[in-house]
Amino acid sequence: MTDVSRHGGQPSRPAPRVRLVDVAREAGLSKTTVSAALNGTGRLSAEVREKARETARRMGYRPHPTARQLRSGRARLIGYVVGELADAPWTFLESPYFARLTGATAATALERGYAVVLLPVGSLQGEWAELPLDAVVVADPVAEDRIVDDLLAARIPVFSDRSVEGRPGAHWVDVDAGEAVRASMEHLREQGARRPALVAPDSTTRFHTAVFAAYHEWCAEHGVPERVVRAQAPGNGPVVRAVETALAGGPAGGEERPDALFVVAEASPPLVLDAARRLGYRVPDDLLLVCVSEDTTAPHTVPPVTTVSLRPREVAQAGLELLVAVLEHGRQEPSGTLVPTTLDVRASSVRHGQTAWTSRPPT
Amino acid sequence: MTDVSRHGGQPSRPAPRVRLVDVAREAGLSKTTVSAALNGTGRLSAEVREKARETARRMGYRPHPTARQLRSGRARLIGYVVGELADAPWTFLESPYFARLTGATAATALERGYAVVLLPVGSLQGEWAELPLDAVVVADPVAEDRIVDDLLAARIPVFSDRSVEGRPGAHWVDVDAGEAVRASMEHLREQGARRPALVAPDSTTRFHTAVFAAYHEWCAEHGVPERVVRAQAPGNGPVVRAVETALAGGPAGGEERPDALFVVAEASPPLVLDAARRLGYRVPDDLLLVCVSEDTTAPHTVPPVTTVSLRPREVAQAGLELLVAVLEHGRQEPSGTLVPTTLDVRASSVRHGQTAWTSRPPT
DNA sequence: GCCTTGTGCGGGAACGTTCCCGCATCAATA
DNA sequence: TATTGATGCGGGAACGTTCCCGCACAAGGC
Repeated sequence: MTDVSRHGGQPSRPAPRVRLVDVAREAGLSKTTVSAALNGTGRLSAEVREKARETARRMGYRPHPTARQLRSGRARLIGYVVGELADAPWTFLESPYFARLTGATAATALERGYAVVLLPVGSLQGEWAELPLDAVVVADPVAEDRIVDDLLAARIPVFSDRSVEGRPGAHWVDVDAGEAVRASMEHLREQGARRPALVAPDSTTRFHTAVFAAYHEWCAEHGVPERVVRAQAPGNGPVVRAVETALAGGPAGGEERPDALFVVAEASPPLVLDAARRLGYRVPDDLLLVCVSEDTTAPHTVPPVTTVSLRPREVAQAGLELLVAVLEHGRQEPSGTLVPTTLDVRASSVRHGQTAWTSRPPT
Repeated sequence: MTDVSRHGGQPSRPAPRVRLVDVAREAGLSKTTVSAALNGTGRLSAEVREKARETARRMGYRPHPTARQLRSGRARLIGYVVGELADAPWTFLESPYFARLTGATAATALERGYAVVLLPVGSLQGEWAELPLDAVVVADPVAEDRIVDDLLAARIPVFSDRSVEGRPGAHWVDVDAGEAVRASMEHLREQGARRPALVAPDSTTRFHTAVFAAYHEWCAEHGVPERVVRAQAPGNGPVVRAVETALAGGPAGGEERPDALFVVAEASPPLVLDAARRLGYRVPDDLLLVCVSEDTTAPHTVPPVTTVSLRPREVAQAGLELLVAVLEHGRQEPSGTLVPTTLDVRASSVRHGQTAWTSRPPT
């Protein structure tokens, strides 16, 4: 048997979509009336409204989203790009921070009636030109990327970090990087650290430049020599190597080894802990450890690792609040919000005899 | 000064979008001609075509995506839902497997000209009803969820795992769970394991039911008693507790302890290793360990952990190939593909004296 | 009984694009 | 010089919805 021979010889055509006019004709009403009935607008008698609704329900009517969009002018669709890790696109989802940021952005957006579409970095106009985007969220753009410029040129509102401050059409939400560094360094100093080292990625993100600046400033203020090692690439391998470099001591191995480590580059906490052990450190006795990380393993290691949370959920929520305000109420100012970070102190950064505390109450 | 007093007293209205007719009028042509010129269609003289293009470029014309969609009938937009972890929505992104699957889906889709929009589980029709979705990818649906039914009822093509096999409008790509289990168990047996235990999540996903079934069958075939511990919830905490339960021995503590562990529930490899150590096991001497995991920490632990990769990238690619075939060429069969898994053997599952190998050549 | 006000519903334009035609123009052929 | 055919371009409908209006009718005030 051939495939045209079933169902009366027709190859089962798609069965046309049921439109508003179809419902109207069936109910003996006009499309205007049915539209008003379904949308709850207009001046209609209760009977007609119910009649229209019942008919629509019975016929399985579903409004055509695209036609709606064309009328209303807005698609309730927002793009989402993360600018960091541009050379290895999409790996950002493997970072716990961006995974949370992405999930929280999508969730918050949906609550507000917007859908989130995932886009690649690299400012490939071709990708998003076809999409009816009401706005684009650009998470942590790198200095070299032209994506923000391209979007603004296309008159698409941009929501990003503080690096876009002051540009018309661009709005920002950012994490308080300076405060995060100062709080962490202060905590380490209080716990007795005298030679704190910093491991951070070699990145042009505003967050990371702010981290370097704040660390530099803090060291200068406290007369502490800077010990900075930049991870040459993202991922556990390169970051662990950077940690090993930082913990090995000075370039010639002659300097005193650090007694505290502040890891801003994302790495798995247990792996950082292992690296310290391999180099002969006991944590926290010989080395106080603080990681900027959203990794869920941090509380489960031995000892548990103190972390700084960048609050991706709150960043996403603040960003979307701003987005909704701008898009729906035409607000232009204030264009920025600063989200505070959280220091979750655990055993890895607490000298013996001290007791761990956290900046938010345990739930 | 008030904010109405700048730029000539006008509050700087949005500046209307430049449309096709605007370009046509400016160029002294018709919209039909300009449209044909820009799309490379129709019969036009070289001069007119260039004139239209130049004018469009000069005026910064950008076609209205929604209007295009309305004409063409398709939005080139596909929804993406992951059904597992439905009670804690969006946490799926924190799982390395789903993070990779999501990224690969988005990337492959974009290459094929489709954009991916992130959707929540729970089959809340309200969320996606407003969206012009050409299709929806439902990753690992749980048995209880009605999302697949709802989508099919709305005549939206569904791409999911094998659990949707045979349903009209639904297509599937799946991972070869049975083969993954058999290969892992066989590997453990070859390395001397006699009392292999299984830790897997308490989930109704097709993948996990297939894992339980294959393990059950393998044990029966080889006359090995089953040792199964189900993790009561996702996340490192519950899974590590399940690992501890499995390694502690029988319910009364009277049985012999396992000599091999097959962890299918997603957990951080270093944490699993730590748990084994805490219970007095040396890996691989006392315990052979294999984890089903895409976690990037696995090669960096001491010893490195043998993993089974479920090949999220390949699953995503196969799925999108199928999607494009169905959507663009109207193909209906074959509706399914099975993607093989990979066993990356590392030191954690190799007895001393043996040398590690991997099922794909090192790159 | 006339003018006003309010109610209930429908006609038709508009959103911006694509695409089917049809109308010119012009060269080639009878 | 008429007929054909190809070429170059434009008019207008269509996609499916929302929303501005206008019309018919009823009720109320003078």
